[in-house]
Amino acid sequence: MPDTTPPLLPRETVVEIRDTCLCLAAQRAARRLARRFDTVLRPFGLTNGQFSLMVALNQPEPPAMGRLAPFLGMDPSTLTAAVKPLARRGLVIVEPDPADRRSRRLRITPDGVALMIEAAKVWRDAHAALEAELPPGTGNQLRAGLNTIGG
Amino acid sequence: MPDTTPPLLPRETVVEIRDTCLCLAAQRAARRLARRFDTVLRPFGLTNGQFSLMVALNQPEPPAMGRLAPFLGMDPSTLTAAVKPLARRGLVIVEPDPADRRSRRLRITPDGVALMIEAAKVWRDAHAALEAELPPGTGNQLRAGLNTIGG
DNA sequence: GCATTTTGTTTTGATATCAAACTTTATCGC
DNA sequence: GCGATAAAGTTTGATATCAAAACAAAATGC
Repeated sequence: MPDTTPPLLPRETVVEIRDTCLCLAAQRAARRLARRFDTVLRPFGLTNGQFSLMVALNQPEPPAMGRLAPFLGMDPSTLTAAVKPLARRGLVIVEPDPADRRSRRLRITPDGVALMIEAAKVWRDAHAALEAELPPGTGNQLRAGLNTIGG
Repeated sequence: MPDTTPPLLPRETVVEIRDTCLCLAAQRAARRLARRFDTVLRPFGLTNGQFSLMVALNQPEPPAMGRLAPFLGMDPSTLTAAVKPLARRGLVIVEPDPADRRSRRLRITPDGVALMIEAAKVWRDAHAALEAELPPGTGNQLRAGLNTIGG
């Protein structure tokens, strides 16, 4: 009798990808962590990504977009879009660099700082709770591994 | 003289978050890996996420949305949206489960399988190249760490 | 059985993400 | 200086992501 089984990828291939793909594992973990931190930051109206971006702005010299994007591992055009809701709320200000008018610096406002002072407390608790859930040493190992993924 | 310094988060707090936040580290690495695999999969018109989703469909019984979303670590509504471009291209078919008409099963089509056979070859090369760039043992450690991040 | 609750999925509206093409400003070669 | 090239950001169009609300079908309670 003829084979009426629908064609599929070889089972070994499926298992290989499912169990070894670092990209899949990273996306999955990133989604779970994002949801988790989005939840605890929701009272401040911040997403995990907005929180990370705002943290990076706390420098004596407001950093330029071009330096922030690599730090966050994101495309410059993503950063442009990400800034908009924060600027709209008055938490950050985009100002052209007088020394190089192509460049734009992101300055956190006093309102932004005030919000972040409270948000950072919640972050600290949430992060401690997260690490407490992981087997001892896992957090450090995971951090180290993630940081080996270069741009 | 008065303090004209703009207010900022305490430097220790900034460094603490920048250097320890697993969510930030995960988002950053996930973005970099996504771009990398998106690039190699572009000839097939697939993103890394579409590739991972299609891999998961290669089972004798087409899996239901409700089982796929947790596997991918994503919200069910995200999965609904993610399926649309694939269904439009005829790579997958959404079919209601006759035994439970609330449930929808995702079936990969022969066209989808044919595409994935070629894409899997490219994935294998790209993934081997990635692991070769990492210090020995890093890949396994990173995989293990990522998999401890539960839903 | 019928009303209530639960479960599986979709819709809506907002932010997130990238590549490619474009704009503006610096820099380089001469 | 001036023309060509490079660098910094933005826009556009597509997919990705989630929460909240809505929806439909199944299970549960009585």
